[in-house]
Amino acid sequence: MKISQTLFVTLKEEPADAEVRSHALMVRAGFIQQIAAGIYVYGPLMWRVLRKVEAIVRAEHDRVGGQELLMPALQPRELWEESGRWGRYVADKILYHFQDGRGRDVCLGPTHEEVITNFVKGKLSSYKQLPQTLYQIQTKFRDELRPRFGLMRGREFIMKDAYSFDADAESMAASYAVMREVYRRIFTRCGVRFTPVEADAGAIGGSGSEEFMVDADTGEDAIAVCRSTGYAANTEKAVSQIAPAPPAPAEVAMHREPTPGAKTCADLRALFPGLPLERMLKTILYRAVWADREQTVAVMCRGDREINVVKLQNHLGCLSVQLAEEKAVKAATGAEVGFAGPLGLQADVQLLADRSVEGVQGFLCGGNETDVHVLDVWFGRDLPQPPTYDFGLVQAGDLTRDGQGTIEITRGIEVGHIFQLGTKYSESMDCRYADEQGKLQPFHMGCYGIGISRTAAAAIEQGHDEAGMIWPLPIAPYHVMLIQMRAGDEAQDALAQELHDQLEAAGAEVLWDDRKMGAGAKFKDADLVGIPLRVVIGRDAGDRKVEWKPRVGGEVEVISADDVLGRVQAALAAASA
RNA sequence: CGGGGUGUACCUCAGCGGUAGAGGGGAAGCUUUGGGAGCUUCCAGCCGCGGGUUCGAAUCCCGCCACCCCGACCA
Repeated sequence: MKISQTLFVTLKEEPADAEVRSHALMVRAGFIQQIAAGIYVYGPLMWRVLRKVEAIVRAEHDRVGGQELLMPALQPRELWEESGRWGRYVADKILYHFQDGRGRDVCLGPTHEEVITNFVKGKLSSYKQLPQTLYQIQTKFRDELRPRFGLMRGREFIMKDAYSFDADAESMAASYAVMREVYRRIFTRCGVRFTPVEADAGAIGGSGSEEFMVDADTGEDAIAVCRSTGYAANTEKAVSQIAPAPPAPAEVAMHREPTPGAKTCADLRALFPGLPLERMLKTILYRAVWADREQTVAVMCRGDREINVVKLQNHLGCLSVQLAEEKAVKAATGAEVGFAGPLGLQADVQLLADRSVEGVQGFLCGGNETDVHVLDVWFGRDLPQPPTYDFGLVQAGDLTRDGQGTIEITRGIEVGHIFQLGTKYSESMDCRYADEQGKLQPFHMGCYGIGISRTAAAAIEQGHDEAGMIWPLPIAPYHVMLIQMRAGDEAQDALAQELHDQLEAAGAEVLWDDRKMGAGAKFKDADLVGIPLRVVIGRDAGDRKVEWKPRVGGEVEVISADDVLGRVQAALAAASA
């Protein structure tokens, strides 16, 4: 393809609003254009990348018998009431929903469990048809509270979602294992470095769940990993062994002390230098919302630890948990924020504790009175220890749960997420098959998502340098950048045309820079767009000599034009191996 | 949803009471031709929207909207 005949427009200047490199580079290179917050046009080059990712995704799903279909983006409320998710998604403000011309509630699909379940109902009716996996690649809509980082978190984005249907839990686990392998193959083929991690199932629900994270410091997700044991989990889900409670001090009666302005553990450390953080118990107030009620929940936690809201929400089984507002804190404690404690909370507040408080005695906690904390408090003596659960957030340096290794926190971009749903949707939506005895049984389902557009962005986040993008060959918009130094030069025109035709005939995709521009500009554009293989046709064209100049690595080599095809084919073969 | 910031040409921005600007970009011409080349001419703007103050508003005031950032939140 000749650049002179394509919509190829690059920008010299950085877009002011791009925070991450992938976003800035894609805008500069004309790959994307923002239309509104989190909503983008994918330009021709970007679309080629997306189609390549899609092709890999399709090939790997088809390889294990996946069947592609296409479901509607526009969906009726009734379907979402059947699964019981309308309320939660509306409460989370993530659902685009509105009334159509006749006053019917509809939404733009953020995910498709409801539609797929409805679709297979009555079609998959016998155990003889199982297992089956269906998938689609389609635009998803989510009204993210804060879209950001270009394609990383959009409100409209391209996703592959797959759904498996099995007879029982064991078979579901087998289907899940197959998909886990499919995912590994997909991301490996895309040429990105990634880490599979244990994950929280969140709003989707179900039992087992793993995420596929592209390793990148700019990723939004924090991951707990252990090099020695291989443990890897999203910090939302991760469990660890925490340092034991410090020894109890000599037992003295609890006493209230003035602590003016001391609202944080750091403030209190300054006030009581002899008291270790581990003997300060914070009490944090949350507002938990269920479909039919709300409650203030107080959670105690050791001073050196943090609460993991996801674990708390899962324990409570509620729709959402957020930090209580100042007003609610005052109502529950009778004090300003920063002085909450377990003693003397309002009766309607549920008191829970993270397991980090277990064994802590003679501790400090909030006094439920502004500028007052209580010291030398003992569980058992001064108050019963609240029920404890694991609500803790893992921290770097924690031991793994088995004690065999140390946890590090790294970051990643979530590009895939797989779930064992179990019978959650098939039960609620009454989607069943007949087993060998002719008895109706709910399907055991799995669901599997890949952010297609996010994967492309993540590849850039991982592959770029000062000058621009560096695409992995399998998902690059073109394989070869053919840079012709002087358009109009007879020898160069002829050789470029010849190489272009030869390479294309051999199945290589060639972007031919035939523009009448300065050399510098062409090289800058080539660096920016990041097509991995590059051939420069310049002054030696008359002697059938060209330069072999890959986007990264390797020295520039002057080679015979007759060797170009071989080089390109070797690179393509190596990339698909 | 809280806090902060920004809206001026297709892009990046300057101008901050007195005739709408620069650079990039695009068009034309001449020169140039291996890492964003030079000169000349031209193109391009309801200064986010609405109200107010003023002889006069891009500029000051009020309201709204959009976008960005931090937080909250999030498959």
